[in-house]
Formats: sequence, C-alpha cells, structure tokens
Amino acid sequence: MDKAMIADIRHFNRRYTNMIGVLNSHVLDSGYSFTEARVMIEIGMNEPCIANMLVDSLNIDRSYMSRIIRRLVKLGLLYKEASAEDQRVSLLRLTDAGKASYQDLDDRSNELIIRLFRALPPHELEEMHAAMQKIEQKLDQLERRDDDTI
Amino acid sequence: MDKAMIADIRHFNRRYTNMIGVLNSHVLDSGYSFTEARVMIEIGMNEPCIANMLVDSLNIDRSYMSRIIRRLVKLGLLYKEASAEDQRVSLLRLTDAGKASYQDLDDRSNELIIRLFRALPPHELEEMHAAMQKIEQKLDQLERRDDDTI
DNA sequence: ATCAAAAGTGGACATTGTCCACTAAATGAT
DNA sequence: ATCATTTAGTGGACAATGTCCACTTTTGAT
Repeated sequence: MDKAMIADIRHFNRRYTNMIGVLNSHVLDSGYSFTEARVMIEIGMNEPCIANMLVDSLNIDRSYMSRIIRRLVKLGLLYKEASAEDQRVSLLRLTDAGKASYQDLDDRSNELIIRLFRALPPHELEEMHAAMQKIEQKLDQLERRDDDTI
Repeated sequence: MDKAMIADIRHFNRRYTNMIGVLNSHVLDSGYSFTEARVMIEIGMNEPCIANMLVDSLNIDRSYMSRIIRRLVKLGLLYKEASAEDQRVSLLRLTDAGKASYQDLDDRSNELIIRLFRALPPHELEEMHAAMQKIEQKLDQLERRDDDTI
C-alpha cells in the first residue's frame, strides 16, 4: 500500500468522522447522551438485549452500562424481564414510552440523512450509495478473513 | 431518497463509526487523550495554529481548548509564539519533542491502516480507495452547494 | 461439593467537557 | 479620538462521562 493511498484513507476517515460527529450532535438534541442513544438504538433494533451483550457490542464498561440501564429504567424507557434459563441476566426491553422514544430517534436520524444529502441529484446519490456498499463489502471480506486467521 | 437507501447509509455510518472507534482506541495507546491527539494532529498538519481556529475546526469548547493547550505546553510538546499582527493571539507550534511525538502518532496511524487492510488483495484495495474518493467527492459537492445556498 | 468464570452492581474516583464571567486587545462607528 | 462592540483567551465552578475495583449471585465444569 503506497503512502498516497494511506494518506487518502486517513483523510477520508477524518472527514467522515467529522461528518458523523455533526450528525450525532444533532441526534443529541433529543435529550439522550450519545451513549444512551447508542444503547436505546441497539435495544430497539435487537430486542430483547442482555446487558453483557451491549457491553461487548458497544464496547462500554460493565459498571457504566449498569448505570446507564438503571437510568433508562428510571426514565421509564426500559424494563427488565427475568430470564428463565439464566437467573443472572435480565432481558432488556423497551417500554411503550421507550418504543416511542426510539421511534422518534429513528425518525430524526432518517430526517437528518435526508437533509444532509438532499442537495445531491439522484444519480450522484446513487453513486454515493454504491460506494458505501462497496466499502462495506470490503470490510465484510476483512472480517471473514479475520475469522479464518485468528 | 427511499427507505432502503437511508437505512443503508445509516448502516454504513454505524459500521464505519465502529471501525474508526477501534482505530482510535489504538491510537490512544500513545498516551494522548483522543482530543489531545486531534489537537496535536491538527497543529502538526497545519503549523502554526491559532487556538481559536482549532476551536472552530475541531469543535471544542474555548475554555477547554485553553486547558488542553496549557497541558500540551506543560508537557513540552507545544509552545506559544506571540503574533506580530494581533497581540491577542498566540501562534501554536510543535516543539522538537512535539514533532517527534506527532511523527510517532502519524507513524502509528499509518501502521494501523496498513494492518487493518493488509488482508485485502491489491485490486480490492484499489476499489475501496476509489469508493472512498467517490464519497469524498460527493461530500465536496454538498459543501460547495451549502456555500451557495447559505 | 467445590471452584472458576460470568453477569451485574455500587463505591470511589479520574477524565472529559460545559457554562459563565472576566480581561485585554482589536475593530468599527461616529 | 473616543467609545461601544467584537474577538481571543483564561479561570472558576461544575456537570457529564467513563474507569477501576471489590463484591454478590448464579452458572457450569470437574
């Protein structure tokens, strides 16, 4: 891999990091902290969740996660359901209020994407989309190789 | 923009955010906090800097920036040079130690990129690179339009 | 039955980030 | 030239975020 390509990739990473930072800062207008939003989204997309799964998938400290969950429960957005098989874990689910809030978060996120890219003509948009798919495909390949070699 | 495309873009954003998070967590083994590293990189790439420029470009609170700079100065990585034209500002420059440290940061970042993508065959790598360039090009277009319309 | 590992919790603490008020210098209007 | 306004930077006080460690309960393996 030559110098120029590395520089380009890093440039892209910085640029994209900034863009996502802007997006996230808008999402945060919804009253969640960044981490709370991640937790809500993860649970919303993947219900029910187990705290420890979230710890792994979101890379958050165990005890911190415990507090985040406690807070979200106290806010009436989540509840814990006892697991039948393993009494150490609780199954985390969204309450109705939590679902509404998640839906709102989701809507705002969609809206933000639309606003961000609305100025791109359809063809340009499709090219960008294709480029994103291409990159994800490469990341998939990398992960598959990692599975082989580790 | 249809639902599926929005979902794909958001999926890409999440995925890429995670990847960058992993990259960053490795960069942070170098003793800097994430924000300190950003500041060092920005100054290293763009010397001399003015604190207020950094506040804008990195989106960091003024007073927080002031403290970060004070810390980096205390660590012997930065120094302030009085500006001739405007006596309110100082020009921030890397000391020799700062340059060495920046170089180290830079080397590690390059190394990380290489490691991350080393399993991709050259042709795949080139495709990914092209896809990144394509996306940046679209972001450029958006920014140019914003300039027009704002 | 015993023991190591896993899930979760809480205390204590460190780091990181934010808000506000303030000073000093520069800029602009009159 | 003077004075109000804006800009760059600083510090105090504080809030939010994240980390480390010790501990309890439960599970699973031997």
